Amino acid sequence: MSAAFDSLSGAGSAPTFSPLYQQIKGLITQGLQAGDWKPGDMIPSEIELAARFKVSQGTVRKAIDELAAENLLVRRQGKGTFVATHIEARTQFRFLRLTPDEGEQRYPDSRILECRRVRAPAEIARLLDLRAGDSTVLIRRLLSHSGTPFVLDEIWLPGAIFRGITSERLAESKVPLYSLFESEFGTKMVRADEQIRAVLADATVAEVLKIPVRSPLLSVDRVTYTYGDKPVEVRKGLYSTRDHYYKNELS
Amino acid sequence: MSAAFDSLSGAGSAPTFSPLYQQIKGLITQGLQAGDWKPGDMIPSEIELAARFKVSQGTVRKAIDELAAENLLVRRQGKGTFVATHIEARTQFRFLRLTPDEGEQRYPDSRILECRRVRAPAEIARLLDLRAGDSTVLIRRLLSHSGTPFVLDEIWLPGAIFRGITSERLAESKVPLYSLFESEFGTKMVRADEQIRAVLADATVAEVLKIPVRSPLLSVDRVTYTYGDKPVEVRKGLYSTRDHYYKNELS
DNA sequence: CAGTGGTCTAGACCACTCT
DNA sequence: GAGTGGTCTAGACCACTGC
Repeated sequence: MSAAFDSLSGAGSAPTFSPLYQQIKGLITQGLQAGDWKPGDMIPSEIELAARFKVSQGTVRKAIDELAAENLLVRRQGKGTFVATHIEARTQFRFLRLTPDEGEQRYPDSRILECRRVRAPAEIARLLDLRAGDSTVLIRRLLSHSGTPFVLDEIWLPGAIFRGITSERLAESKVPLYSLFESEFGTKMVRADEQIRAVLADATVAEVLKIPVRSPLLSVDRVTYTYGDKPVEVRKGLYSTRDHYYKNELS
Repeated sequence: MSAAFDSLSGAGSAPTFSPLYQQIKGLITQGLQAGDWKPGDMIPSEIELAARFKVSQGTVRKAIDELAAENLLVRRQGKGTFVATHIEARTQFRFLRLTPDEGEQRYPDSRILECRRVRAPAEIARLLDLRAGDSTVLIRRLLSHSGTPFVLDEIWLPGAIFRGITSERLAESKVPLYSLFESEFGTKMVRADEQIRAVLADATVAEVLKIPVRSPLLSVDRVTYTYGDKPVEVRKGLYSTRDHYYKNELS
Protein backbone atom coordinates (compact mmCIF):
# COMPACT_ATOMS: atom_id res chain seq x y z
CA MET A 1 0.00 0.00 0.00
CA SER A 2 1.10 3.55 -0.82
CA ALA A 3 4.53 5.15 -1.01
CA ALA A 4 7.63 3.03 -1.26
CA PHE A 5 10.05 3.96 1.49
CA ASP A 6 12.87 1.73 2.60
CA SER A 7 14.70 2.50 -0.62
CA LEU A 8 17.96 3.06 1.22
CA SER A 9 19.48 -0.37 1.56
CA GLY A 10 23.12 -1.13 0.84
CA ALA A 11 24.20 -2.26 -2.63
CA GLY A 12 24.74 -5.98 -2.43
CA SER A 13 23.01 -6.73 0.84
CA ALA A 14 19.43 -7.91 1.05
CA PRO A 15 17.20 -4.94 1.79
CA THR A 16 15.83 -4.90 5.33
CA PHE A 17 12.32 -3.60 5.76
CA SER A 18 11.03 -1.85 8.79
CA PRO A 19 7.53 -0.76 9.76
CA LEU A 20 6.26 2.40 8.10
CA TYR A 21 5.93 4.29 11.36
CA GLN A 22 9.58 3.54 12.16
CA GLN A 23 10.60 5.02 8.85
CA ILE A 24 8.44 8.08 9.49
CA LYS A 25 10.09 8.36 12.88
CA GLY A 26 13.45 8.30 11.17
CA LEU A 27 12.42 10.98 8.71
CA ILE A 28 11.21 13.26 11.48
CA THR A 29 14.41 12.68 13.46
CA GLN A 30 16.40 13.60 10.36
CA GLY A 31 14.43 16.83 10.16
CA LEU A 32 15.32 17.57 13.77
CA GLN A 33 19.00 16.79 13.17
CA ALA A 34 19.08 18.90 10.03
CA GLY A 35 17.53 21.80 11.91
CA ASP A 36 14.40 21.96 9.76
CA TRP A 37 12.57 22.72 12.98
CA LYS A 38 14.37 24.23 15.96
CA PRO A 39 13.72 23.66 19.66
CA GLY A 40 10.46 25.36 20.57
CA ASP A 41 9.16 25.30 16.98
CA MET A 42 5.94 23.61 16.04
CA ILE A 43 6.34 20.77 13.60
CA PRO A 44 3.73 20.23 10.85
CA SER A 45 0.40 18.82 11.96
CA GLU A 46 -0.29 15.12 11.87
CA ILE A 47 -2.62 15.59 8.94
CA GLU A 48 -0.02 17.46 6.94
CA LEU A 49 2.72 14.96 7.69
CA ALA A 50 0.37 12.14 6.73
CA ALA A 51 -0.28 13.84 3.38
CA ARG A 52 3.39 14.59 2.86
CA PHE A 53 4.48 11.03 3.54
CA LYS A 54 1.41 9.47 1.91
CA VAL A 55 0.45 7.41 4.94
CA SER A 56 -2.52 7.48 7.24
CA GLN A 57 -2.73 9.86 10.16
CA GLY A 58 -2.63 6.91 12.56
CA THR A 59 0.79 5.91 11.29
CA VAL A 60 2.20 9.40 11.74
CA ARG A 61 0.60 9.46 15.16
CA LYS A 62 2.41 6.33 16.24
CA ALA A 63 5.73 7.75 15.08
CA ILE A 64 5.15 10.99 16.96
CA ASP A 65 3.97 9.10 20.05
CA GLU A 66 7.31 7.36 20.28
CA LEU A 67 9.32 10.51 19.69
CA ALA A 68 7.29 12.20 22.43
CA ALA A 69 8.00 9.25 24.74
CA GLU A 70 11.71 9.78 24.04
CA ASN A 71 11.35 13.44 24.97
CA LEU A 72 12.31 14.68 21.51
CA LEU A 73 8.87 16.15 20.87
CA VAL A 74 6.16 17.57 23.10
CA ARG A 75 2.48 17.31 22.22
CA ARG A 76 0.11 20.06 23.22
CA GLN A 77 -3.55 19.39 22.68
CA GLY A 78 -5.31 21.98 20.56
CA LYS A 79 -2.00 23.66 19.67
CA GLY A 80 0.29 21.27 17.89
CA THR A 81 3.46 19.23 18.36
CA PHE A 82 6.65 21.04 19.30
CA VAL A 83 10.36 20.33 19.39
CA ALA A 84 11.36 19.80 23.02
CA THR A 85 13.50 22.50 24.61
CA HIS A 86 15.59 22.81 27.76
CA ILE A 87 13.80 26.00 28.78
CA GLU A 88 10.90 23.99 30.15
CA ALA A 89 11.20 23.19 33.84
CA ARG A 90 10.36 19.54 33.20
CA THR A 91 13.37 18.96 30.97
CA GLN A 92 15.74 20.84 33.27
CA PHE A 93 15.32 18.48 36.17
CA ARG A 94 15.75 15.47 33.95
CA PHE A 95 19.43 16.35 33.95
CA LEU A 96 19.85 18.06 37.32
CA ARG A 97 19.18 15.32 39.83
CA LEU A 98 20.37 16.94 43.04
CA THR A 99 17.53 17.70 45.40
CA PRO A 100 17.78 19.65 48.68
CA ASP A 101 17.18 17.61 51.84
CA GLU A 102 14.74 20.31 52.87
CA GLY A 103 12.38 22.07 50.50
CA GLU A 104 11.60 21.90 46.82
CA GLN A 105 13.95 21.23 43.96
CA ARG A 106 14.90 24.61 42.55
CA TYR A 107 17.31 26.01 40.05
CA PRO A 108 20.72 26.91 41.52
CA ASP A 109 22.92 29.97 41.04
CA SER A 110 25.85 29.45 38.71
CA ARG A 111 29.30 31.02 38.82
CA ILE A 112 31.72 30.54 35.93
CA LEU A 113 35.22 30.02 37.31
CA GLU A 114 36.94 29.57 33.99
CA CYS A 115 36.26 29.19 30.29
CA ARG A 116 39.08 28.60 27.86
CA ARG A 117 40.04 26.67 24.76
CA VAL A 118 42.37 23.74 25.25
CA ARG A 119 43.60 20.79 23.23
CA ALA A 120 41.63 17.65 24.01
CA PRO A 121 43.33 15.19 26.36
CA ALA A 122 43.18 11.62 25.11
CA GLU A 123 40.33 10.57 27.41
CA ILE A 124 38.10 13.51 26.51
CA ALA A 125 38.84 13.11 22.82
CA ARG A 126 37.84 9.48 22.96
CA LEU A 127 34.55 10.23 24.72
CA LEU A 128 33.70 13.09 22.35
CA ASP A 129 34.68 11.14 19.26
CA LEU A 130 37.47 13.60 18.41
CA ARG A 131 41.19 13.21 17.85
CA ALA A 132 43.54 13.85 20.76
CA GLY A 133 44.73 17.43 20.46
CA ASP A 134 41.61 18.70 18.70
CA SER A 135 40.26 21.98 19.95
CA THR A 136 37.88 21.81 22.89
CA VAL A 137 36.33 24.27 25.29
CA LEU A 138 36.84 23.72 29.01
CA ILE A 139 34.43 25.36 31.43
CA ARG A 140 34.75 25.18 35.18
CA ARG A 141 31.72 26.21 37.13
CA LEU A 142 30.32 26.33 40.64
CA LEU A 143 26.66 25.85 41.52
CA SER A 144 25.20 27.08 44.77
CA HIS A 145 21.95 27.55 46.62
CA SER A 146 21.64 30.80 48.59
CA GLY A 147 25.38 31.26 48.80
CA THR A 148 26.27 27.69 49.71
CA PRO A 149 28.20 25.93 46.94
CA PHE A 150 27.35 22.28 46.33
CA VAL A 151 28.49 21.37 42.81
CA LEU A 152 31.83 21.86 41.08
CA ASP A 153 31.64 21.06 37.39
CA GLU A 154 34.25 20.62 34.69
CA ILE A 155 32.62 20.75 31.26
CA TRP A 156 34.29 19.80 27.97
CA LEU A 157 32.78 20.74 24.62
CA PRO A 158 33.95 20.23 21.02
CA GLY A 159 35.59 23.47 19.90
CA ALA A 160 34.23 23.19 16.36
CA ILE A 161 30.63 23.45 17.52
CA PHE A 162 31.01 25.97 20.30
CA ARG A 163 32.79 28.82 18.55
CA GLY A 164 32.79 32.19 20.24
CA ILE A 165 31.84 30.89 23.65
CA THR A 166 33.29 33.05 26.43
CA SER A 167 33.16 33.39 30.14
CA GLU A 168 31.24 36.64 29.72
CA ARG A 169 28.53 35.19 27.53
CA LEU A 170 28.10 32.36 30.00
CA ALA A 171 28.04 34.66 33.01
CA GLU A 172 25.43 36.99 31.56
CA SER A 173 22.97 34.21 31.01
CA LYS A 174 20.50 33.37 33.75
CA VAL A 175 19.17 30.26 31.99
CA PRO A 176 20.57 26.74 32.35
CA LEU A 177 23.63 25.97 30.25
CA TYR A 178 21.73 23.48 28.13
CA SER A 179 19.22 26.20 27.19
CA LEU A 180 22.06 28.44 26.15
CA PHE A 181 23.71 25.68 24.14
CA GLU A 182 20.56 25.12 22.15
CA SER A 183 19.62 28.75 21.58
CA GLU A 184 23.11 30.14 20.95
CA PHE A 185 24.96 27.20 19.48
CA GLY A 186 22.20 25.13 17.92
CA THR A 187 23.04 22.03 19.88
CA LYS A 188 20.18 20.30 21.65
CA MET A 189 21.22 17.85 24.37
CA VAL A 190 18.95 14.84 24.11
CA ARG A 191 20.14 12.21 26.56
CA ALA A 192 23.10 11.42 28.79
CA ASP A 193 24.91 8.53 30.44
CA GLU A 194 26.28 8.94 33.94
CA GLN A 195 28.81 6.99 35.97
CA ILE A 196 28.61 7.75 39.67
CA ARG A 197 31.27 7.04 42.28
CA ALA A 198 32.08 8.15 45.81
CA VAL A 199 35.36 10.04 46.25
CA LEU A 200 37.16 12.26 48.78
CA ALA A 201 37.60 16.00 48.44
CA ASP A 202 41.21 17.06 47.94
CA ALA A 203 42.49 20.37 49.30
CA THR A 204 41.66 22.41 46.20
CA VAL A 205 38.15 21.09 45.84
CA ALA A 206 37.47 21.39 49.56
CA GLU A 207 38.37 25.05 49.49
CA VAL A 208 36.11 25.85 46.54
CA LEU A 209 33.16 23.92 47.97
CA LYS A 210 33.86 25.24 51.48
CA ILE A 211 33.92 21.82 53.07
CA PRO A 212 36.59 19.95 55.07
CA VAL A 213 39.36 18.17 53.22
CA ARG A 214 38.60 14.48 52.68
CA SER A 215 34.85 15.03 52.84
CA PRO A 216 32.92 12.42 50.84
CA LEU A 217 31.63 13.61 47.47
CA LEU A 218 29.71 12.15 44.57
CA SER A 219 31.80 12.01 41.44
CA VAL A 220 29.47 12.14 38.45
CA ASP A 221 30.95 11.54 34.98
CA ARG A 222 28.47 12.39 32.30
CA VAL A 223 28.57 12.05 28.53
CA THR A 224 25.77 13.94 26.80
CA TYR A 225 24.43 13.19 23.33
CA THR A 226 22.50 15.14 20.67
CA TYR A 227 20.33 13.77 17.91
CA GLY A 228 21.73 10.64 16.34
CA ASP A 229 23.60 9.63 19.51
CA LYS A 230 26.42 12.00 18.75
CA PRO A 231 28.43 12.85 21.91
CA VAL A 232 28.78 16.60 22.40
CA GLU A 233 29.61 17.13 26.04
CA VAL A 234 31.68 15.54 28.78
CA ARG A 235 30.88 16.74 32.25
CA LYS A 236 32.80 15.77 35.35
CA GLY A 237 30.96 16.89 38.44
CA LEU A 238 31.73 16.76 42.13
CA TYR A 239 28.57 16.92 44.21
CA SER A 240 28.49 17.69 47.91
CA THR A 241 25.69 15.66 49.47
CA ARG A 242 25.77 17.32 52.86
CA ASP A 243 22.50 19.17 52.20
CA HIS A 244 21.41 17.45 48.98
CA TYR A 245 20.85 14.02 47.60
CA TYR A 246 20.96 12.59 44.08
CA LYS A 247 17.46 11.50 43.24
CA ASN A 248 16.82 8.53 41.02
CA GLU A 249 13.67 6.72 40.03
CA LEU A 250 13.96 3.08 39.03
CA SER A 251 11.13 1.79 36.93
CA MET B 1 -20.73 4.45 22.85
CA SER B 2 -20.82 1.00 24.43
CA ALA B 3 -20.40 -0.12 28.01
CA ALA B 4 -20.71 2.41 30.80
CA PHE B 5 -17.62 2.36 32.99
CA ASP B 6 -16.65 5.22 35.21
CA SER B 7 -19.43 4.30 37.63
CA LEU B 8 -17.16 4.78 40.62
CA SER B 9 -17.36 8.48 41.43
CA GLY B 10 -17.92 9.84 44.94
CA ALA B 11 -21.46 10.50 46.16
CA GLY B 12 -22.02 14.23 45.95
CA SER B 13 -19.16 15.17 43.71
CA ALA B 14 -19.47 15.60 39.98
CA PRO B 15 -18.33 12.40 38.33
CA THR B 16 -15.02 12.69 36.53
CA PHE B 17 -14.69 10.79 33.28
CA SER B 18 -11.51 9.36 31.94
CA PRO B 19 -10.69 7.79 28.59
CA LEU B 20 -11.85 4.22 28.13
CA TYR B 21 -8.34 2.87 27.68
CA GLN B 22 -7.33 4.40 31.01
CA GLN B 23 -10.18 2.60 32.69
CA ILE B 24 -9.20 -0.66 31.01
CA LYS B 25 -5.67 -0.04 32.21
CA GLY B 26 -7.01 0.37 35.73
CA LEU B 27 -9.00 -2.84 35.49
CA ILE B 28 -5.99 -4.80 34.32
CA THR B 29 -3.86 -3.30 37.08
CA GLN B 30 -6.50 -4.35 39.60
CA GLY B 31 -6.29 -7.87 38.23
CA LEU B 32 -2.54 -7.81 38.76
CA GLN B 33 -2.91 -6.46 42.29
CA ALA B 34 -5.58 -9.03 43.13
CA GLY B 35 -3.32 -11.80 41.88
CA ASP B 36 -5.69 -12.93 39.11
CA TRP B 37 -2.57 -13.43 37.03
CA LYS B 38 0.80 -14.07 38.68
CA PRO B 39 4.24 -13.00 37.44
CA GLY B 40 5.13 -15.10 34.42
CA ASP B 41 1.49 -15.90 33.62
CA MET B 42 -0.08 -15.04 30.31
CA ILE B 43 -2.98 -12.64 30.56
CA PRO B 44 -6.02 -13.08 28.28
CA SER B 45 -5.54 -12.16 24.64
CA GLU B 46 -6.40 -8.72 23.37
CA ILE B 47 -9.41 -10.12 21.57
CA GLU B 48 -10.74 -11.77 24.68
CA LEU B 49 -10.20 -8.71 26.83
CA ALA B 50 -11.92 -6.58 24.20
CA ALA B 51 -14.92 -8.91 24.29
CA ARG B 52 -14.93 -9.04 28.08
CA PHE B 53 -14.83 -5.26 28.44
CA LYS B 54 -17.04 -4.62 25.42
CA VAL B 55 -14.56 -2.29 23.72
CA SER B 56 -12.60 -2.52 20.51
CA GLN B 57 -9.30 -4.37 20.33
CA GLY B 58 -7.51 -1.09 19.62
CA THR B 59 -8.59 0.31 22.95
CA VAL B 60 -7.36 -2.73 24.87
CA ARG B 61 -4.17 -2.52 22.85
CA LYS B 62 -3.52 1.04 23.93
CA ALA B 63 -4.06 0.09 27.59
CA ILE B 64 -1.67 -2.84 27.32
CA ASP B 65 0.87 -0.72 25.43
CA GLU B 66 1.09 1.65 28.37
CA LEU B 67 1.32 -1.13 30.93
CA ALA B 68 4.12 -2.68 28.88
CA ALA B 69 5.89 0.70 28.77
CA GLU B 70 5.66 0.77 32.57
CA ASN B 71 7.23 -2.67 32.71
CA LEU B 72 4.20 -4.29 34.31
CA LEU B 73 3.51 -6.48 31.28
CA VAL B 74 5.70 -7.99 28.58
CA ARG B 75 4.43 -8.53 25.05
CA ARG B 76 5.68 -11.53 23.08
CA GLN B 77 4.66 -11.64 19.47
CA GLY B 78 2.93 -14.84 18.49
CA LYS B 79 2.70 -16.00 22.11
CA GLY B 80 0.73 -13.55 24.18
CA THR B 81 1.10 -10.89 26.85
CA PHE B 82 2.69 -11.87 30.15
CA VAL B 83 3.01 -10.47 33.65
CA ALA B 84 6.55 -9.16 34.07
CA THR B 85 8.83 -11.07 36.41
CA HIS B 86 12.15 -10.44 38.12
CA ILE B 87 13.60 -13.69 36.81
CA GLU B 88 14.31 -12.08 33.43
CA ALA B 89 17.78 -10.60 33.14
CA ARG B 90 16.38 -7.36 31.75
CA THR B 91 14.38 -6.59 34.88
CA GLN B 92 17.19 -7.56 37.23
CA PHE B 93 19.54 -4.86 36.08
CA ARG B 94 16.81 -2.25 36.25
CA PHE B 95 17.32 -2.39 40.00
CA LEU B 96 20.99 -3.37 40.29
CA ARG B 97 22.85 -0.42 38.87
CA LEU B 98 26.41 -1.19 39.92
CA THR B 99 28.63 -2.07 36.99
CA PRO B 100 32.21 -3.32 37.15
CA ASP B 101 34.86 -0.92 35.84
CA GLU B 102 36.17 -3.83 33.80
CA GLY B 103 33.99 -6.39 32.09
CA GLU B 104 30.30 -7.05 31.76
CA GLN B 105 27.58 -6.41 34.28
CA ARG B 106 26.93 -9.73 35.97
CA TYR B 107 24.95 -11.04 38.88
CA PRO B 108 26.88 -11.02 42.18
CA ASP B 109 27.20 -13.62 44.92
CA SER B 110 25.08 -12.94 47.97
CA ARG B 111 25.79 -13.78 51.61
CA ILE B 112 23.08 -13.35 54.23
CA LEU B 113 24.64 -11.95 57.40
CA GLU B 114 21.45 -11.76 59.39
CA CYS B 115 17.70 -12.16 59.12
CA ARG B 116 15.47 -11.47 62.07
CA ARG B 117 12.15 -9.96 63.07
CA VAL B 118 12.26 -6.58 64.78
CA ARG B 119 9.82 -3.84 65.71
CA ALA B 120 9.81 -1.06 63.13
CA PRO B 121 11.78 2.04 64.08
CA ALA B 122 9.86 5.26 63.46
CA GLU B 123 11.64 6.11 60.21
CA ILE B 124 11.15 2.68 58.65
CA ALA B 125 7.53 2.56 59.77
CA ARG B 126 6.86 5.91 58.12
CA LEU B 127 8.44 4.85 54.84
CA LEU B 128 6.61 1.50 54.79
CA ASP B 129 3.31 3.06 55.79
CA LEU B 130 3.20 1.06 59.05
CA ARG B 131 2.89 2.06 62.69
CA ALA B 132 6.06 2.40 64.74
CA GLY B 133 6.58 -0.87 66.58
CA ASP B 134 4.82 -3.01 63.97
CA SER B 135 6.57 -6.22 63.06
CA THR B 136 9.21 -6.01 60.34
CA VAL B 137 11.90 -8.27 58.96
CA LEU B 138 15.45 -7.00 58.90
CA ILE B 139 17.93 -8.62 56.54
CA ARG B 140 21.59 -7.75 56.37
CA ARG B 141 23.43 -8.97 53.36
CA LEU B 142 26.74 -8.75 51.57
CA LEU B 143 27.20 -8.84 47.80
CA SER B 144 30.50 -9.74 46.19
CA HIS B 145 32.11 -10.49 42.88
CA SER B 146 34.63 -13.35 42.89
CA GLY B 147 35.25 -13.03 46.61
CA THR B 148 35.52 -9.26 46.75
CA PRO B 149 32.64 -7.66 48.67
CA PHE B 150 31.26 -4.42 47.27
CA VAL B 151 27.75 -3.91 48.65
CA LEU B 152 26.45 -4.04 52.20
CA ASP B 153 22.66 -3.94 52.32
CA GLU B 154 20.17 -3.52 55.13
CA ILE B 155 16.70 -4.54 53.98
CA TRP B 156 13.46 -3.87 55.84
CA LEU B 157 10.23 -5.66 54.95
CA PRO B 158 6.73 -5.56 56.46
CA GLY B 159 6.40 -8.59 58.76
CA ALA B 160 2.77 -9.18 57.83
CA ILE B 161 3.63 -9.92 54.21
CA PHE B 162 6.87 -11.81 54.67
CA ARG B 163 5.88 -14.53 57.13
CA GLY B 164 8.18 -17.50 57.50
CA ILE B 165 11.17 -15.82 55.93
CA THR B 166 14.42 -17.13 57.37
CA SER B 167 18.11 -16.82 56.85
CA GLU B 168 18.16 -20.42 55.60
CA ARG B 169 15.52 -19.92 52.96
CA LEU B 170 17.34 -16.85 51.73
CA ALA B 171 20.72 -18.55 51.72
CA GLU B 172 19.54 -21.58 49.75
CA SER B 173 18.25 -19.46 46.93
CA LYS B 174 20.52 -18.64 44.03
CA VAL B 175 18.07 -16.20 42.42
CA PRO B 176 17.88 -12.46 43.11
CA LEU B 177 15.94 -11.50 46.23
CA TYR B 178 13.21 -9.84 44.19
CA SER B 179 12.61 -13.10 42.33
CA LEU B 180 12.27 -14.90 45.64
CA PHE B 181 9.92 -12.26 47.00
CA GLU B 182 7.59 -12.67 44.05
CA SER B 183 7.66 -16.46 43.85
CA GLU B 184 7.62 -17.25 47.57
CA PHE B 185 5.77 -14.31 49.07
CA GLY B 186 3.58 -13.12 46.21
CA THR B 187 4.99 -9.62 46.25
CA LYS B 188 6.13 -8.18 42.94
CA MET B 189 8.40 -5.14 43.19
CA VAL B 190 7.37 -2.73 40.48
CA ARG B 191 9.37 0.47 40.90
CA ALA B 192 11.66 2.20 43.38
CA ASP B 193 12.86 5.62 44.44
CA GLU B 194 16.48 6.11 45.42
CA GLN B 195 18.32 8.82 47.29
CA ILE B 196 22.06 8.70 46.78
CA ARG B 197 24.70 10.34 48.93
CA ALA B 198 28.44 10.06 49.49
CA VAL B 199 29.51 8.95 52.97
CA LEU B 200 32.57 7.59 54.79
CA ALA B 201 33.01 4.00 55.92
CA ASP B 202 33.05 3.59 59.70
CA ALA B 203 35.15 0.88 61.34
CA THR B 204 32.43 -1.78 61.28
CA VAL B 205 31.50 -1.26 57.67
CA ALA B 206 35.13 -1.01 56.61
CA GLU B 207 35.85 -4.40 58.13
CA VAL B 208 32.94 -6.12 56.43
CA LEU B 209 33.71 -4.60 53.04
CA LYS B 210 37.45 -5.12 53.53
CA ILE B 211 38.34 -1.51 52.79
CA PRO B 212 40.18 1.15 54.81
CA VAL B 213 38.26 3.10 57.45
CA ARG B 214 36.96 6.43 56.12
CA SER B 215 36.87 5.18 52.54
CA PRO B 216 34.25 6.97 50.44
CA LEU B 217 31.06 4.99 49.79
CA LEU B 218 27.80 5.52 48.02
CA SER B 219 24.89 5.51 50.42
CA VAL B 220 21.78 4.42 48.53
CA ASP B 221 18.42 4.67 50.28
CA ARG B 222 15.75 2.89 48.34
CA VAL B 223 12.01 2.59 48.85
CA THR B 224 10.44 -0.08 46.66
CA TYR B 225 6.78 -0.21 45.65
CA THR B 226 4.38 -2.93 44.44
CA TYR B 227 1.23 -2.48 42.42
CA GLY B 228 -0.79 0.53 43.45
CA ASP B 229 2.28 2.41 44.70
CA LYS B 230 2.26 0.53 47.97
CA PRO B 231 5.69 0.66 49.66
CA VAL B 232 6.91 -2.82 50.60
CA GLU B 233 10.64 -2.53 51.07
CA VAL B 234 13.20 -0.13 52.46
CA ARG B 235 16.76 -0.85 51.46
CA LYS B 236 19.77 1.01 52.80
CA GLY B 237 22.83 0.11 50.81
CA LEU B 238 26.48 1.03 51.09
CA TYR B 239 28.27 0.62 47.77
CA SER B 240 32.02 0.51 47.38
CA THR B 241 32.89 2.20 44.11
CA ARG B 242 36.53 1.21 44.07
CA ASP B 243 35.98 -1.32 41.27
CA HIS B 244 32.40 -0.45 40.29
CA TYR B 245 30.32 2.53 39.31
CA TYR B 246 26.63 3.32 39.61
CA LYS B 247 25.28 3.53 36.09
CA ASN B 248 22.48 5.90 35.24
CA GLU B 249 20.89 6.86 31.97
CA LEU B 250 19.23 10.26 31.73
CA SER B 251 16.68 10.60 29.00
C1' DC C 1 -15.26 29.22 14.09
C1' DA C 2 -11.28 26.36 12.13
C1' DG C 3 -7.39 23.76 13.35
C1' DT C 4 -4.96 20.98 16.48
C1' DG C 5 -4.20 16.70 19.05
C1' DG C 6 -6.94 12.72 21.74
C1' DT C 7 -10.05 8.81 21.72
C1' DC C 8 -12.47 5.01 19.69
C1' DT C 9 -14.06 1.94 16.25
C1' DA C 10 -14.00 -1.89 12.64
C1' DG C 11 -11.67 -4.31 9.69
C1' DA C 12 -7.70 -5.93 6.76
C1' DC C 13 -3.49 -8.02 6.48
C1' DC C 14 1.23 -9.41 8.22
C1' DA C 15 4.71 -11.88 11.29
C1' DC C 16 5.59 -14.97 14.61
C1' DT C 17 4.93 -19.31 17.57
C1' DC C 18 3.32 -23.67 18.52
C1' DT C 19 1.16 -27.95 17.42
C1' DG D 1 -3.61 -24.17 10.62
C1' DA D 2 -5.12 -21.67 14.60
C1' DG D 3 -4.01 -18.19 17.71
C1' DT D 4 -1.25 -14.53 19.18
C1' DG D 5 0.54 -9.78 18.87
C1' DG D 6 2.13 -5.98 15.16
C1' DT D 7 1.03 -2.78 11.48
C1' DC D 8 -1.90 0.10 8.76
C1' DT D 9 -6.02 2.21 7.14
C1' DA D 10 -10.28 5.27 7.02
C1' DG D 11 -13.37 7.57 9.30
C1' DA D 12 -16.12 9.38 13.28
C1' DC D 13 -16.39 12.16 17.09
C1' DC D 14 -14.46 14.67 21.25
C1' DA D 15 -11.59 18.29 23.81
C1' DC D 16 -8.84 21.99 23.74
C1' DT D 17 -6.78 26.37 21.80
C1' DG D 18 -6.83 30.68 19.65
C1' DC D 19 -8.82 33.88 16.47
